[in-house]
Amino acid sequence: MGSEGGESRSRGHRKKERTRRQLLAAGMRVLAAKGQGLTVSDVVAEADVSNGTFYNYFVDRDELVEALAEHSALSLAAAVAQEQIEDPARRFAVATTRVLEHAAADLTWARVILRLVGRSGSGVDLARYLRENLEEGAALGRFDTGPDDATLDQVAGLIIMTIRRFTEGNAAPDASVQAVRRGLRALGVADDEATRLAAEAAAQ
Amino acid sequence: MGSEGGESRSRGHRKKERTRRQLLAAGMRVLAAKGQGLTVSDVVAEADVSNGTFYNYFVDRDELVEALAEHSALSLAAAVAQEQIEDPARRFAVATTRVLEHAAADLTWARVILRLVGRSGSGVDLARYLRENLEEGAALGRFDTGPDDATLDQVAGLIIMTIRRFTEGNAAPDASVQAVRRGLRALGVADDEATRLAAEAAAQ
DNA sequence: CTCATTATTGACAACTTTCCCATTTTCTGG
DNA sequence: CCAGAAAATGGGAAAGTTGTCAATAATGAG
Repeated sequence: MGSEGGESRSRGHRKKERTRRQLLAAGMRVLAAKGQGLTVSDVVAEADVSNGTFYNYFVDRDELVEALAEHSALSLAAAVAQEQIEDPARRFAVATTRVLEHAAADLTWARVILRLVGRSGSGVDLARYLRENLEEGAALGRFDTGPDDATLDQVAGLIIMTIRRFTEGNAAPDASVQAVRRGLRALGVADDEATRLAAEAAAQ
Repeated sequence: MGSEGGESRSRGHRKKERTRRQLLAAGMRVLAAKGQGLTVSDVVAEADVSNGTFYNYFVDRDELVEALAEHSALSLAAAVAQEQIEDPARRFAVATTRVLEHAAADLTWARVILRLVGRSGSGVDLARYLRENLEEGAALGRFDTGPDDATLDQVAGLIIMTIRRFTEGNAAPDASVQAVRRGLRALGVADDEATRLAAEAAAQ
């Protein structure tokens, strides 16, 4: 997760971390083709390595899926970070809108994210961006609540459940906007401003 | 899922649904003994039916686990319903507290509930209790918001994420109380009253 | 070139899930 | 109440997956 392979060649002969990239790339292709029902057999065939090799890089099948989801979620977060949005409330609105729209557009991705919830140890980095955002918003007095566990849970839970609604096919047309508005409200942003920010973020 | 055996004898005599009960009962015993790592082989051996028979009743292993979790969650909900608590706000506080305390005390159960989130079609009946409660609270003017999707998601999400914190072992000692307080606040209950109700429910 | 280290392999055992067919159960019309 | 048809169920073998392991190959430092 956190430790990318950069320093691993400190002494040993780890040139073959290329295999990991092969597996991830193959995993991406198989996931696109077969959805959440991908098998290790598929991936190793696509990556042209043997079965046992897979388990040198991932403890089990789910860890690959998790890595793929995390990669794609992080690039989403990075894209928002690059926009240099000053106001934490607006940044929250934009980032959340992006995530929800991405989920709505790619249900396979949405299902993978949901499975991450039921998996131990994962999702840590995903919540990090949210937490940082809340910290900054609280520091600037933009939100009326600190980044305590309960606030984080409330907002993250709302996002998760909205994504779930997409996968179940029973999301209202304005589900994303409503969720963003609710999220802002939970953080202490006034109702009219929350409504405005949510609408703006959706309009981009 | 939703259709328990009740109406099946309305017309036809489906007596062989007894096998399903055998499997569920066996599943319950195996789950208690081996935790989430139960295998279909274990269950069919315990239920004394053959391997293939299992798949006449459940599409896969997870569906059995899901059915077991749902059953136990519903009995929790039914227990609260029997207490005839008048005030919807107080009923919400008690029910939510029960669920969270149960999750904290039985991490295997908690993990299974979390896995339900990532599974399609599940959790419908669980959300029903919550929805009914919110409907009544809104009708009585006890909550300031109707039982719309976003409200439901916000509250359900908070509960889910709090359960997740238990399984991850990083829940604050007062996580349950805080979650209940937050839930009530999200429904429009005033802060001081939410705090009081949450504390009362925890004290029982 | 040699050798310790590390990656890769393929076989395997344990499971899961599918398949097909014999039996049993349910339904229907005399 | 009774055939006999239609549908559901049970059984067990076959097919497919997962994760492990001992053996083998590849790699790069010295």
